[in-house]
Amino acid sequence: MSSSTGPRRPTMEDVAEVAGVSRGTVSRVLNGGHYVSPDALTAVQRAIRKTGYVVNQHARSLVTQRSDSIAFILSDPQDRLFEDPNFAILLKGCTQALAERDITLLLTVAGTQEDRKRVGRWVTAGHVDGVLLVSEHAGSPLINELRARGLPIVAAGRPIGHERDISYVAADDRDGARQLVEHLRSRGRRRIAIITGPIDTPGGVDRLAGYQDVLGEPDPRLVANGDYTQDSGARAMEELLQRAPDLDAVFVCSDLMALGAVAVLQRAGKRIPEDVAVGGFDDSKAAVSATPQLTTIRQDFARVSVEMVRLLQDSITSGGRSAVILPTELVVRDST
Amino acid sequence: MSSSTGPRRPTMEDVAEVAGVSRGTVSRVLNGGHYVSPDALTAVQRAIRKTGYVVNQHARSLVTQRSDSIAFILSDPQDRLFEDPNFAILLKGCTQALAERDITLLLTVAGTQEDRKRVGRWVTAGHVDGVLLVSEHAGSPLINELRARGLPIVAAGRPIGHERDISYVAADDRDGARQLVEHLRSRGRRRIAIITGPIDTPGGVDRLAGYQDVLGEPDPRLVANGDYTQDSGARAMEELLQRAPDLDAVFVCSDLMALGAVAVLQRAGKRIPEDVAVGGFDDSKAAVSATPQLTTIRQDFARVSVEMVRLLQDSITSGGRSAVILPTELVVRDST
DNA sequence: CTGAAAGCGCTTACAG
DNA sequence: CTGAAAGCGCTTACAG
Repeated sequence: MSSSTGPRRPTMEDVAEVAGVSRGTVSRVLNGGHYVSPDALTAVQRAIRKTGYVVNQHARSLVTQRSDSIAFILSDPQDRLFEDPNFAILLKGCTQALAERDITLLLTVAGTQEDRKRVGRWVTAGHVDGVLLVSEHAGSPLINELRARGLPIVAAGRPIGHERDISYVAADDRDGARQLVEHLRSRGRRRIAIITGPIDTPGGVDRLAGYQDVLGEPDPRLVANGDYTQDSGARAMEELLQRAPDLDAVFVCSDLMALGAVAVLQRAGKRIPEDVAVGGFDDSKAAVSATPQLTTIRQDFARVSVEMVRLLQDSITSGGRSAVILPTELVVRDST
Repeated sequence: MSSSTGPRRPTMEDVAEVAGVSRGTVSRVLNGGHYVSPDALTAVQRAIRKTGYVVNQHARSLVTQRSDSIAFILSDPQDRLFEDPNFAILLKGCTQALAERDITLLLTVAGTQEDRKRVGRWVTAGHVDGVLLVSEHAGSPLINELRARGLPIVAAGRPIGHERDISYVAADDRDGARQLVEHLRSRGRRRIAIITGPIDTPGGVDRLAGYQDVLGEPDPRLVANGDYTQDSGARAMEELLQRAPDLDAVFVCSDLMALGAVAVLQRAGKRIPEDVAVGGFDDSKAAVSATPQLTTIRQDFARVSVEMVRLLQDSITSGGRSAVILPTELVVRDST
């Protein structure tokens, strides 16, 4: 579009003229070829090739009220996207699942409040038929704005405060946490600390809840917060060691944070798992590349993306809302 | 858009009626408020708020022939995006530079041939005003298709075979390579190997050319190819050690590959830099996190993104074409 | 099976 | 400063 170079781009009118038919017939060929005679079909196809015609999506969308595009909105400081391998898997899965339906996935990063505003405007202006929301924090205004427009939305992870309003696909964080902590107990650990995710995310809240399901109200000295980055895991571990030097296990709510925690423990001269057992969450590459390899909880992100796309399609075509909770699985390795 | 829920979304007609003015006046308010009386202005603004009006982008674009969106097309197997920190910096810089102009940046990943086709259709259907092309390999059909449509394009890195056709911003790869290899020589190294990038990318070709500028036609045993991943760097290093066990330096054409090479050298009992000096390229985080820290070539990716956005704007508004080559800089650390 | 026509929701000269 | 009107390029009943 635009650009000052080149001649005017061909329209359906041009194709119709070349093919010797009406605009309506060209349109029918473009939209499945129903109710078109074989002669007209080939004439139009030839004319399309000859003129180099490509549909004008704006004109089409104006009448169909659809755009055949989906937004993947990442509400997070952009760096996270690149540090966290889960996002990559999610994005890839969604792209593929949508590509099969010939729908383009557009990734938009909305890290700052201002970004979210701009993206909100952009989305509600009709650019996309639906939105996949990733890493939206509690209280973000984006969800409300999108909902007010009646835009179909599917969230990755439980959308805190909107569980009833919008569809979502989540791993069973709480049960995963339970499994891991029970495993630590079965190994004879008694002073089990936790490094949580951000408390305004479902992974932060629900994994802590799972920990409490098993251990009851925790000793506050055994709880530290991280933000899923490796650095934050290291800082939290330092805190814990200072406050509770007698801890004999730590459940770290993401593998990446666990990497940071492991480094700090080793620097402090703690043997893993002899002195301190370490459990992670995600079963990402980090879990396997770590030394020792991490016991962790597997989430099936490939499946999450497939389900997200399915729910979004449902929501677009029928307005349905639903939640899918996928099971999580304990993977025992050398760190516990 | 779409979705079966909710009432019909308000149009300009609705706003005009509520405000007691004509559609034309509403439009003028929306487009800068010129030639509008103060009374009309406030009436319209109030009516917009009351109705919750948001412009229909398709209708607007249909008449303006602009979309106010830009595509960032990553023509690469998707994983690269996440493994290579340069992409992250580039993406972030472009997003910011465009946000300042209130333009949304859409990231599209086109890893497979089929993806590229779909994206080609999508782009040429008018969804965006211009394209930032990243990591396009030589011979890819995407460039030709976009050019045929007269779409403004700016490439990151020299677009092999299209240097005259499309704008691009590149670091001075060749000179950077020259600097690094000269530095290795100045350290007394005589058997200097190279691990190149893919030979269908400018970084692959031009850095090798810089190496040859300094050393002349190389001993083929001293040349191995990688694909910018860490693994490929390791594999290439193994090859080199086998073919030329007497090498005393290696210029690795990306820091990430250098990480792989360093690991292999250390496993082989080589001391760095005493036995083998290692030079990287990019000055990424990897260079600093490595042990020993890498001597490398700094590319200013932040500046690359700013320049890319500037050139694209030029191209959109005036159809101009140009190339910007940014200087590279030797950063000496402990590995040489 | 096909064409003529209405209409999607905007912007922008053109008169006034 | 403002309104009426043309037109952007499509799709889709509606007749035939």
